Amino acid sequence: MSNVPQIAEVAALVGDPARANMLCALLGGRALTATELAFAAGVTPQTTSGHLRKLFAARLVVQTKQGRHRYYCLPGPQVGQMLEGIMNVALSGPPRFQPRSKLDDKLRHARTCYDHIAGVVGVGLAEQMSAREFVILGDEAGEVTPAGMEFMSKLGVDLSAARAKRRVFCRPCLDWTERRPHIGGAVGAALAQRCFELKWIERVRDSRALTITPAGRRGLMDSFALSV
Amino acid sequence: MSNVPQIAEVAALVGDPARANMLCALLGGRALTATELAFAAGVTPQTTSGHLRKLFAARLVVQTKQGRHRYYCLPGPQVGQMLEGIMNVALSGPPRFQPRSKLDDKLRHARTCYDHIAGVVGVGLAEQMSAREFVILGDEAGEVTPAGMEFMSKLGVDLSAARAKRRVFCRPCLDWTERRPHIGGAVGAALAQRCFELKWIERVRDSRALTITPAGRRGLMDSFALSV
DNA sequence: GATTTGCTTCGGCCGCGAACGAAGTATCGG
DNA sequence: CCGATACTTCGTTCGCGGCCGAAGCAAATC
Repeated sequence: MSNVPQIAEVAALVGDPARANMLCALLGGRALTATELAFAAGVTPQTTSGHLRKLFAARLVVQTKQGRHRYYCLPGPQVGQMLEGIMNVALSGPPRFQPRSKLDDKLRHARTCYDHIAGVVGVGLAEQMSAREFVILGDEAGEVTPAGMEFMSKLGVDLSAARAKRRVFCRPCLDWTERRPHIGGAVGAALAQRCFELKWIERVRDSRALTITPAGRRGLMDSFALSV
Repeated sequence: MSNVPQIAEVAALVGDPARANMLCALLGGRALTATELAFAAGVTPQTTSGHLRKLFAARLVVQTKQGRHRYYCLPGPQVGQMLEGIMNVALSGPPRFQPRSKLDDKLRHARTCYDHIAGVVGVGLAEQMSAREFVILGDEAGEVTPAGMEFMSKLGVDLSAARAKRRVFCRPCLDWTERRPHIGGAVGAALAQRCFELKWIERVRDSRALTITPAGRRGLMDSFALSV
């Protein structure tokens, strides 16, 4: 029957810790240089180069040359979703002790997950919106209610683009720190984009972490009844 | 930050061709014995045993003893979804030539995909239901319209159980032979179950393939305007 | 043109893990 | 009991692939 070889090939690519680290680093949503990825993976540049060649050949990453830098990023949402799927399985086991560091705390609090908001804040957002029945989050899929559509359009979230791309929906994306879903998919992306526009959140340099601005603190409280 | 090791571990498990074959065989939805899986993977029983031990340890399969047989099956929908995610990526590359065999033809036509219907028939079903706006299938999520709910309840599809399990929704599941989505998730499962009850479809022994009964042919035509 | 930086290719080392043969433990049938 | 079947564990072989050092390009900087 088999495209099984191809499946195994892709999985094997993700199955190497160094490559898995690189892909997870790219899950942050920003393009990274080969050297940055080498650092993320904890291996030398020449090893990284080999890995990137393979990932590129399998279309798990795309590259853009810019001067003497070569930027890599994920080709689209598919790879991110695949990684999520693997994460779900990987984390459904017995909860392990996770040594907490200061860097981790920031990431745990708020970060980007490909193109939407994750972490404590992301999960809180999702829960508030669930509680007010703006969205309904199931195990496998999510839905935005009419009230939710109205709420978000009032907030200035642009869902028309999402709708046009037939990527309308609201995917529950299991948060690997909180073990509860946050809002992904097109809705999550649009929501995050609006938060950036409103300067409620800002990216932390060289990290997937997000900082909540004072304005964001107020806005999240006013609009989502969420204290951060 | 890292649960990356765990991700890599799971991916590496899937990354071995033998194990990937076993998991894909289990995607058929039926419990298989170790020997059957050995045959599916094309390796000896003792090799299979080792693989299964690893898969079991990582909770990618569950086992039930029954006499001198040991049956294995997937623990839940998560693993299946993970495999789908990997498939999506694996098949999004350049379409390869796939040598067609007679066995393949049957599989291509109709088969089980974990717990719902895939293949030409599955995709056809999805398209008819989309065309009549009983379901809306996006790239990442799907939705059942009120008209769709009514249609299915008239058909005797039990969606209450699905709703109770908070697995309400209708996931588009990219069909790897047709390259177009069929209906997965709880709705797909319920639909498939009803088709079994009505004896529209039957499992082919020792295969994931499904045969359409004469009654099924009529039923699919009458209810879905689908000729098979 | 010379130097530094970013990234690549080449070559060789080394270890992990997949595979099988052989032998060992359960369960069924007579 | 004995043999057959289903599956396991043990021990060994062996090949693939990750890793780094050294060297090679290419682009930016001096």
